[in-house]
Amino acid sequence: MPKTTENPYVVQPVMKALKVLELVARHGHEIALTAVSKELRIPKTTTFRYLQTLTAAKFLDHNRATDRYTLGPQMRAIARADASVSKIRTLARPAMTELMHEFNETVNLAVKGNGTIVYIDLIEANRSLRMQARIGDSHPMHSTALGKAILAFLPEAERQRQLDLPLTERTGRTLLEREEIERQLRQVARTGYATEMGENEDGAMCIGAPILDENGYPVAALSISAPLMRMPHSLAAKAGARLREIAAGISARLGSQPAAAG
Amino acid sequence: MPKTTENPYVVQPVMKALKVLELVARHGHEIALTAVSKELRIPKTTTFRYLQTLTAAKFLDHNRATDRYTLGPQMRAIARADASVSKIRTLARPAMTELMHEFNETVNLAVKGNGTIVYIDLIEANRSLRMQARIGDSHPMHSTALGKAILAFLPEAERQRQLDLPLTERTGRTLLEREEIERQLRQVARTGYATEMGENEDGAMCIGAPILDENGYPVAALSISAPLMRMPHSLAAKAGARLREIAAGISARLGSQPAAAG
DNA sequence: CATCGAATTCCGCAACACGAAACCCGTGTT
DNA sequence: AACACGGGTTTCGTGTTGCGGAATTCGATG
Repeated sequence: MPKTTENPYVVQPVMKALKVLELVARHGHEIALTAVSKELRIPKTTTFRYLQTLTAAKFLDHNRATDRYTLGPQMRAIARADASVSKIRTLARPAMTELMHEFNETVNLAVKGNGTIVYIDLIEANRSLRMQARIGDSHPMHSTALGKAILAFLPEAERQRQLDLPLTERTGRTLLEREEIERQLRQVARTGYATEMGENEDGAMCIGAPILDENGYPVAALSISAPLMRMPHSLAAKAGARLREIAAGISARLGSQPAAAG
Repeated sequence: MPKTTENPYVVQPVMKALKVLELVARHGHEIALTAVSKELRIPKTTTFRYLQTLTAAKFLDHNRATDRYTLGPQMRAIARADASVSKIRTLARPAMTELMHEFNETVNLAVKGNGTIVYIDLIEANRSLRMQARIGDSHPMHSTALGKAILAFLPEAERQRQLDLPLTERTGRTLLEREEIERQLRQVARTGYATEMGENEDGAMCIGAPILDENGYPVAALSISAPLMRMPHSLAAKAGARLREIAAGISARLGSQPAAAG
């Protein structure tokens, strides 16, 4: 009876906690428990629990000195990540179209997820036999050119943590040897682009270059994917150089300083 | 056993829903129910409910065509609001210090809340008798110079909605007549600053000017408050002009076009 | 038409969120 | 100093309501 609003699937505690989150966020500055409770007409105890939970999840911050709550780091991180992704997508789109026309192969854009890369955009070549990924798909880092491009530019500690995770074998050619992977990554760091030959999908290959943010952190990568048979070494090298160039251009517009070579 | 982590006050549904929110947000693009469920190891039914709830609260968006979820408008709105507030605070701070020294009275910065103004910063004059508000305090719109400055520049529809609400009487001098208030607001719109004399706090007065965002919307206001006895008309006029000037400068840096006079 | 995977709905159970009230603590008051 | 007050924290018994397994529908795909 209290809220037979419509959707029988809404979970009340969650809904109310989101209202609390919203109120605190929109308040613009520190707000105290009682104020939230009064404003939202939610009993003090319950409000207290929500504030605790939201704080524990870092969505809110609790100023112990004043006993008041503010927007937390998690919210800001999410907001930044979101803004960053849309910015990357916007910046990359024209270059992707251009690349697709230049090589007449599918061009992909992916961001670094947690241990994976996630496709956030792609422009398909207009050919009958073409490489298919779908926006939103996740793929392992170590078996894709996109992932390898990102891995190669990750800070050492994070790269190691990444490679410590179990590496899934996607095809018979997927690299699984730590040594071999690290050798390749050093190579990628030197040349500025990564290649992958049938390691993620049989018969397919991919060439990728990293996109770095203002801190030089590889937030995303750009790639061209094609059937192995259509991409001879010479062409791959040319594509790699182009990708590196274009990705660097996007990085620059994200505020990244051009990395000093060697 | 599952999560006796520490805080006995965290409510599980909320915590888990926040994890869902975070996952979807960080994913960078549309993600489907099953993917979320698998990734977070939360049963499908439960995940479904959280996604529904988050969507109902506009924290997520549900693409009916693909049956996938993305970050929703609410999150973006909160993020924008937060960024805007911190930007305003940062931009205003130096000017506020300057103003405080110039008049040797307390300078206040407030944003428009829902039917109220909320102090987000203030610089106190170093005098024994000084006006006191506290960061985070809310005051009514109609009884403060800050509020009147904002009201005067609100779009007509919103201003009317605002004035339709019951108007609390803070002191014997608080304006309560709709006619009188609207007359004053027109005056404020002309002169570019608002005054309030003992209408909010006995013996205190305040002069405020609006800060407009890139759409010309009054998101905040800047004010000088002082004991009535220390602020004769002539000084008040001078302060008003300065406030208008400085607030306009901040507005400009927020991307606002200077409003065409009359 | 059959099949599969995904999303939605159903339903019975007990976990656990709820909120009143008690408690604690720091502030300001007499 | 004692006191009341307001705000935050803790306790605790109750019954709501969130849970998740299973059944069902939906929508692609072959």
